[in-house]
Amino acid sequence: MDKEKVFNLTEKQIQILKRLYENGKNMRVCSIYKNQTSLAKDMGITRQGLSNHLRKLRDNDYIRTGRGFIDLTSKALSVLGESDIDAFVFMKVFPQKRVKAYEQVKKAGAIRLFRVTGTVDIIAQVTQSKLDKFLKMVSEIEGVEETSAHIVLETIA
Amino acid sequence: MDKEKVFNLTEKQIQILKRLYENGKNMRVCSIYKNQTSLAKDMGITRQGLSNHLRKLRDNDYIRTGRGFIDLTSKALSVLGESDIDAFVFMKVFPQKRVKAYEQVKKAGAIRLFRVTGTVDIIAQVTQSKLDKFLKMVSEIEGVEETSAHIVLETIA
DNA sequence: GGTTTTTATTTACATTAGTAAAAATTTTAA
DNA sequence: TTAAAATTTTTACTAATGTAAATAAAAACC
Repeated sequence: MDKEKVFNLTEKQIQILKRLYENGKNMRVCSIYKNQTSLAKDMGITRQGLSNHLRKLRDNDYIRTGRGFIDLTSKALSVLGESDIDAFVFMKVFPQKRVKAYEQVKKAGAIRLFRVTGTVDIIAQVTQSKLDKFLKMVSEIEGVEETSAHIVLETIA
Repeated sequence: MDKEKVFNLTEKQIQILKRLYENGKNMRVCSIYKNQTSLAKDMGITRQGLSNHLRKLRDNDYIRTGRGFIDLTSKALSVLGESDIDAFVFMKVFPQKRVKAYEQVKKAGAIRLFRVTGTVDIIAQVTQSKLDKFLKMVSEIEGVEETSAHIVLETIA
């Protein structure tokens, strides 16, 4: 029996999520979970010094800064030569190992992961730059029977 | 001649972007650009009161909070029933009829359409409510050799 | 109806990030 | 090689978000 504590959203919390969703705008980011203090320490400059650099990057839409994380925008990724174009990976998973396998696939770095009906079990949407790593990680997961990658050539619509 | 001021990244800034990218993780979010003070005012509670709610949502991965913005994660979107994708349709297309066929597939009502490499030629993202109609329309297009539909059972991530 | 439990709110304070101005450093160019 | 310009760094300070504990309100239980 699964004894894990389940977190249930209260009415108020759902209300807040809905309110947020109203004004939301979808976007894609590359997130780094590290605070500025430790990042600055790593770089051997003061926190404020780092913050000065980050401001310029932020003002020009290369990054977004949060409390405990920094996001690279797609503008930053293209400067770095890291396209944010997708690939799709289809996976078949042995039924017996399904639940465990899903847990591990989750950690392989897909942007989105769908469990689906039909001739494949999982469809993963992956950035091209991380496709290699993703495939490698997934291939080592017990229960993943087969993968096939499909690189996006063109976004028709 | 274009007189617009161009922002050029300095070496240091590129170095910072690279360092960040090393540890980055791609993800999709729905961002709301509003600070907590004004959001709380809109809701008629104190800023800290709102912050208490946000903490719970954040601790359970429904949101991320930044300075001046809040992100909904895909977990939040699925709770809201706002996962925009309900099914995937894979299509094979006769090479000779490709261009014409794509034109027509475009009109069949997919949310997104990708031309890809691999064992299929097109991947379409479709809402479940439009799946029937989509399949019917696509099946009548000359050049579409084969379709297979995969309904989303679960959005894993 | 009264008691217990959960959820929501507030107050007071802590932490993290952001800014401005000046000093130090590096780069550019004559 | 030196003066000017641009960049980086620091210091001191401001602003926004986060947390804990106490209180209030609402819901669930009996």
